Amino acid sequence: YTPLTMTFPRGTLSASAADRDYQIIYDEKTLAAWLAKAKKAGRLAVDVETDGLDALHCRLVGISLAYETGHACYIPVSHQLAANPQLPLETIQKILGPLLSEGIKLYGHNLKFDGHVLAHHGLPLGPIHFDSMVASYVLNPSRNGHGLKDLTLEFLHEPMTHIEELIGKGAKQITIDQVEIEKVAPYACADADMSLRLADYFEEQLKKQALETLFRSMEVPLIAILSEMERKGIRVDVAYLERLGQEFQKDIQAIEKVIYEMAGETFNLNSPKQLSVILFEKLKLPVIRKTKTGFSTDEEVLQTLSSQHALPQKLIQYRELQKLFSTYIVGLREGLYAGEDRVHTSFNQTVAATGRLSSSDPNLQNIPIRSELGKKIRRAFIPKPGTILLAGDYSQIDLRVLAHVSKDPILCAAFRNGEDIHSITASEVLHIALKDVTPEHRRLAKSINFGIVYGISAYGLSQQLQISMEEAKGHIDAYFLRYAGVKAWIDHTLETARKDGFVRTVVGRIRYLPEILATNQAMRGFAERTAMNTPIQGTSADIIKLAMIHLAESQKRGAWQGDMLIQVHDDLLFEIPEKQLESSRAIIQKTMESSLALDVPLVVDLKTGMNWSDMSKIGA
DNA sequence: ACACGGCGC
DNA sequence: TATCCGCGCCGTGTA
Repeated sequence: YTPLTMTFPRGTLSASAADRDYQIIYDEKTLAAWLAKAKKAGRLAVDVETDGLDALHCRLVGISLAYETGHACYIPVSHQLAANPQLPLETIQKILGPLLSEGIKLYGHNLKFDGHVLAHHGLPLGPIHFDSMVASYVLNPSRNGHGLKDLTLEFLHEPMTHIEELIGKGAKQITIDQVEIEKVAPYACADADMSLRLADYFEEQLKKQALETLFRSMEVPLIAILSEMERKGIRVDVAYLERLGQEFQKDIQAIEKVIYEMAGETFNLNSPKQLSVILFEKLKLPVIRKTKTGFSTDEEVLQTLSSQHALPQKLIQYRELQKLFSTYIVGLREGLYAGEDRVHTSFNQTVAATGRLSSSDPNLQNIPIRSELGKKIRRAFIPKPGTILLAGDYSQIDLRVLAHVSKDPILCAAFRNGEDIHSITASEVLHIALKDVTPEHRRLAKSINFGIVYGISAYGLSQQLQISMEEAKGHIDAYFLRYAGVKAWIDHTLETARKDGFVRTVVGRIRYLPEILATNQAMRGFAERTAMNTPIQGTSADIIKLAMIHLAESQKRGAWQGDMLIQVHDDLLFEIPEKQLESSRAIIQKTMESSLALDVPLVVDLKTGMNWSDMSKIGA
């Protein structure tokens, strides 16, 4: 197969400094004349310079634009060191605003960021035509990072100035508004210029790899949707979170005291190294497992040790409280801007190699749900007055996708008949009647089903179920005997992965697997599991992304009221005006269930509640 | 920067 | 023979 390499002939598109027509714009007339040329070209790449990386709160320092290779301009907005007066924002809004909001094909790199900043400064972006960061991700979702500088060097062979060269780094770092306009302008112009050049290159590559449709009809429309969700944020009960924090702190201190008494000394409870000394040297407890650097003290180990001493159990309790407090209570509080009661996450579209989204700063995709203490955290997320939270989650989406791609008769029949899939699997694999399946049987079957989705190995299943490798192997063999269609699909998928060097999801999303032919068994095994998992997890990601796009369209048409707030892989959370809940929920459910037609039905369960934890099922 | 441990799907 | 069943983010300690 042909991986994405530097096939770009050196020099063909690369422009020397002399080829660059970069200008700084200080007056209305020059701006209008420059934009007239852009309008004629029919396209415009946009990049903003800001005084920070928090897109929702930073200030706009300057705007760079490009309409053609080598032709770019920089509009300083709020530089502190300006010899000439800078154009007032109102003038820029008047002259550039209409072009950005509707008049031209928009290009850029990570436009979700630029869009936030520009919207915050009265310059909302219209429909996006091309985002070179997202294009890079669609072309190769596995690469680590899709930064403009790296991509430009790799694909256009142009080294670029890094921001550190202008603002420094570490404690001495300044903000870009403190740098001379003459120094910033060429840097900023190059950003817009290179984004445009990358777009031309990536456009061609997208067509060659049959990824154009995925890019155009899924990933590009998603940018504005994610942007809206980030901007909306989700409401948090600040006073409740504060009380909870005090309660947790009190409990943490109490447990600390008990542990120190048990240990006979104080030590840093958060240090696995210091803890090891206490557990394995002072208390002479047995070492259960080693890590690369020492002795393992993870929960499983502590659970094992708890039969011999009371300290490990206390430490498990401590860890849970400490984790919840520092990650979620402190973390969420930091995410709240002064005077605001909504937290705004960042949904990253170009991180997960499978096509999933990720969330950060703060991560709202890993808010606790299982433990009782965790639920207390989740209760802090509430709807704004007059609205109610609505959650729609896809039931068994990964296994339904597996049924679709494998066409396995038993799997397909189970979903078409609305059966409990884990019970069916237990019945099939353990050769028992459905009515005789116990919760224990079902638990085992559930692990096998998860194992299949993750790219099963006897070792992995044996670890998960705490059984021998032989037993695990037996279960897997039994599974494949009954689910022959799944076995055939896995064999076929591995075969094409070896032949092509990549796998694709149902809608054609690609993931390269260079290690699929590795001689190193561990590496090859990893690639093989990825080859099995990615078409499944990736298709599930495609399904919910499509649903989000369809939902945004129907929302715009007025088919339902409220806002989509958060996506958690197979789950969408909405805030719906109470009076419109009845009229909105059915359309949301139907839209989610019909986002992609599979050979088995997609089922979405709806829940509502006045916080994100206490939610009850609604509908039939 | 990395390892560990732990939260989610 | 030993082994990371998939994908993430983040706090903490340690080097």
